[in-house]
Amino acid sequence: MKYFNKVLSFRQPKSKLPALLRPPKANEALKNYLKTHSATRAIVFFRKLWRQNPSAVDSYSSLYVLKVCTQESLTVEGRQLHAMVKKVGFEPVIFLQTCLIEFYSKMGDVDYARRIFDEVCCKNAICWTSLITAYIDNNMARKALTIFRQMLMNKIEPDQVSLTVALAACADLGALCVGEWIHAYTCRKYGIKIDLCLSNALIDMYLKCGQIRAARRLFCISREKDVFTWTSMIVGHALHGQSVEALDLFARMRQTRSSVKGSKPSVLPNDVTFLGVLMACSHGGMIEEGKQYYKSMMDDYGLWPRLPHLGCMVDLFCRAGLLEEAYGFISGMLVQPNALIWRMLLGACCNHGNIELGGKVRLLLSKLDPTHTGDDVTLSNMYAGRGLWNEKMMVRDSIGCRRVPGCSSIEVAFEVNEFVAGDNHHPLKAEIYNVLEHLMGIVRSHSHIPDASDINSY
DNA sequence: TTAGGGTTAG
Repeated sequence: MKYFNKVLSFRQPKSKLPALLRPPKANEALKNYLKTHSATRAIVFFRKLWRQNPSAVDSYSSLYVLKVCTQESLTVEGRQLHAMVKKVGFEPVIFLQTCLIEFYSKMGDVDYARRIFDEVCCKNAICWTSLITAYIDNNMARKALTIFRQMLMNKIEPDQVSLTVALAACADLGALCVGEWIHAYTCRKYGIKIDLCLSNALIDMYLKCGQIRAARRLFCISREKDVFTWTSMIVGHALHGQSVEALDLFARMRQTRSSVKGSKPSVLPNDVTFLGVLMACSHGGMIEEGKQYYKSMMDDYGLWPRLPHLGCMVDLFCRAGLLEEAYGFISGMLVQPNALIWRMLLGACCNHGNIELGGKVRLLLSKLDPTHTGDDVTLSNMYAGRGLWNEKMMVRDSIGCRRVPGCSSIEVAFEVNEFVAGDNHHPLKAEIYNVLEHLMGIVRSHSHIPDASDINSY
């Protein structure tokens, strides 16, 4: 606690605190302070409250400050506050515990978030949802789904929010079966209202799992659509090579109007929407349309292109074989192009047999990303395409021992009962591991790629 | 007076 005082004592608020301010008045004062001052000053205010009169601080005020620490990524201050919460005995307050799970997750310490979760006595749906979100935010979608299963096994009924985050995990993993199960659950379970977020999550899950028709069906029956709904569907069509459908949807989005006659569009596209539009143009070979949308994005909507938009434009030129135009576009970019952008052009040079430009781009890439041997392989393939075998061998030799051996992996999916999946001691689990071991034996022997017949013959 | 949610190139 000494450290808490020491670190935060370098800035003192100029205003004097009323003597012996107690909750809830102290909390009102803190909330007002949070609205009108910076996060750091609000924390200093909180500390002064606590130092002047410890009874002025309660779990409510601690929660307000912890939320600020989470929002502003104030790692040190958040940890100090956690220490204070422990010291004054607020730790068992579930609201604080839930917020601490989110805080540690945002700091990237998902293990500590899990520790907090384990300490919660009576875990409710919100608490479980926070842990599931923590794993998703830290790129551990598989773990997130495991927690979701455990939540069900612990007889905690999921609500709209827990189902929405579980769907995000399904979308990340391409776990269609679980996603469909959640969809069925939302329809049959009394009390679950499919709100806008849940509906959007369902559409996104179906799109990420390659079920574009199912996604479009849901999109069509959604009464309420916001920019997320439209954007998800536009991006989905674009990624599936359905450029006409994506652009048609974008045109319809721009025509959305509220019930007031002559009003402005009710849903405005954002920069992600334009990413979908530009992807649709590049995948559909629509050069002129792509250029127009790119211009409209800035002129009509005031949206400044980010690197992904610029990448889409480069992709648009490269796919059409307009290599010099792509080179000119990259060279004129106000944002520093990264290796991925240049690599896109290198790949196009290889596809279109432009060795001269390819060599120039390779030289630029060797300075940006010297360890990437794949660029040398692309260059050597370009030489091979022209029958320049000596040059090819020279480039291949220059790679030498820098080459990292390739590897590949396969995923074997089993459809098992939810309760078997979540129970590590279930007898069927051992049987599944035996089948997996059998399949791995086939992989190791290099005899053939295992398929369903190998499982049937086991 | 307090806690949890959705869209992004190659």
